[in-house]
Amino acid sequence: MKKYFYITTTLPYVNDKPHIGFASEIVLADARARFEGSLGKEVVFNTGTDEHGAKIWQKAREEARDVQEYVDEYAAKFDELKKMLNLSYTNFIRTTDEKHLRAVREMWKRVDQNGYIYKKKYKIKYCIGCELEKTDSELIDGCCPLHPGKELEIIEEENYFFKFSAFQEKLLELYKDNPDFVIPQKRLNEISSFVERGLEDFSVSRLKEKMPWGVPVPGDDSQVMYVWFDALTNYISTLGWPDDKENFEKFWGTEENPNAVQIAGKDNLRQQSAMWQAMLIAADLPTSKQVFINGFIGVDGQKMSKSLGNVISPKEMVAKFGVDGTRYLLLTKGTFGEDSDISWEKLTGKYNSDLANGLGNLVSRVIVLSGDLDFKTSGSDSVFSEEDVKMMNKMNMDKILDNIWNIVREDNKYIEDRKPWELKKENQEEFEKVMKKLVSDLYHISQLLTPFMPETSEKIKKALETKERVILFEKIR
RNA sequence: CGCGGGGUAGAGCAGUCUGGCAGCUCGUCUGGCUCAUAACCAGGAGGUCGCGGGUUCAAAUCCCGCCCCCGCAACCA
Repeated sequence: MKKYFYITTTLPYVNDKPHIGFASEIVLADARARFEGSLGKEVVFNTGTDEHGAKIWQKAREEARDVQEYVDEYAAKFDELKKMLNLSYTNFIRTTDEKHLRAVREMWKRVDQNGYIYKKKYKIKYCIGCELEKTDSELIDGCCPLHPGKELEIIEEENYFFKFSAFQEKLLELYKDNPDFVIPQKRLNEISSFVERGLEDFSVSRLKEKMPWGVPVPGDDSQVMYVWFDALTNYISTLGWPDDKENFEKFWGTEENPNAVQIAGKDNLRQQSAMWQAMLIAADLPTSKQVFINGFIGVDGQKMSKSLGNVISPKEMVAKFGVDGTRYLLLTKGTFGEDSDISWEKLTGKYNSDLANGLGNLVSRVIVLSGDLDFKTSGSDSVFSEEDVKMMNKMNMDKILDNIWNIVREDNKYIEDRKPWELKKENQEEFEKVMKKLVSDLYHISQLLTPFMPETSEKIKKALETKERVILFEKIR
């Protein structure tokens, strides 16, 4: 029976250039998608862009540009990542796509019909200095940190709310019945105790006159949907829901067999593993199967931020380390789910020792040594072990890669022990035996690398065929 | 306050569930090798496993107490 695999990243908000954290998220998703594909599954790998909201609208206005044109430009920038990082995503959904808008309206209607949407007046704190709404968490001593002297204005507004509070029990049940629902475990604990403490309904619309750049609320022209209803629904609108039921069930799954795997940064824990799941339940749809929560990337022990000037962008990384170098570094930056700390120095060190001196040098010496010997290399179908599959199911790709590098180390040692350059002169038969093992190891490595470093994998295979010397990774000085 | 996660060599981490020589990668020092990208291999130095107590023939691991760091209501990858 054909198996189907679905994975989706979060949708980045298009008000800035692609961020290294998102690059990490999408490369992990890509490796996972390619891995599952190699197991013979049909894969939908979804990503895209979140394009509605006040910030974008304001920015476009400031630059006196048409909003759609403005978001088109940014969406293209994110789509460029595909080439830049050699991504294999099958779907790129934009929240301004017609099929998405249709799905969002349907989602709203269903949740509304089930009685989980209601209208409520509430008070917003508004800072006159910033001309922006402020949430309590943004305030210091009850004041806007940027305008500490000014009183906040309290504005009353009527908006639609989602009855999040009605889903406490069901969410807790979901977490309890599926101990792997959120990976890593500690994030499941965190979200569980968050839900246990009680949930507050959240607002899902804004007044259109204040924020026109969004999806109109069905049946109420004065209101526009707020980010959650709109953006989160992309995970299913991308599959053609609600029109294409077959495709939806194949990939998103059913209530008995949920099939959707999501990956997100830790800042998105609540949105993905609680709010979105509650929305799905509210619309009588199956929940996700699993949500992977990635840690943050810091630079030299500090938060990456523009004001500190320590931002490392995916583009810069690719310029320095190449596509596969960047993929490797992002995939091995640390244990999945933990925060990690990078710096140009550390990245360069790892690149040089693992890629240039490690794998690259090994390929180079084996190719040269094997000279005109001709071995047939052929691969078995299942290159990955049970253990690998287990680790992949927890997104512990750094461990799988570490195991591959153990082969690299062993082979370097093996060459040292057997001294094939001497055998070549003294014992042709033994020489061929030694080289055969090395060549077949390299071929095996190239197969193992396919999901993680597709280009390198190909280059190794080609070098084994043509016997042409390759510098896979130029050493960086 | 409380809940959750963490503290192991200069750096980054594994090991803790199930007690049994404290391990891996990077860096560093010494030696070897010359096929290779000044790459590779071997050996060494470097640890009161956060602190204090307890159980045990034996504790990084189990028990008790304490200290420190991180996260915990919504733009956030």
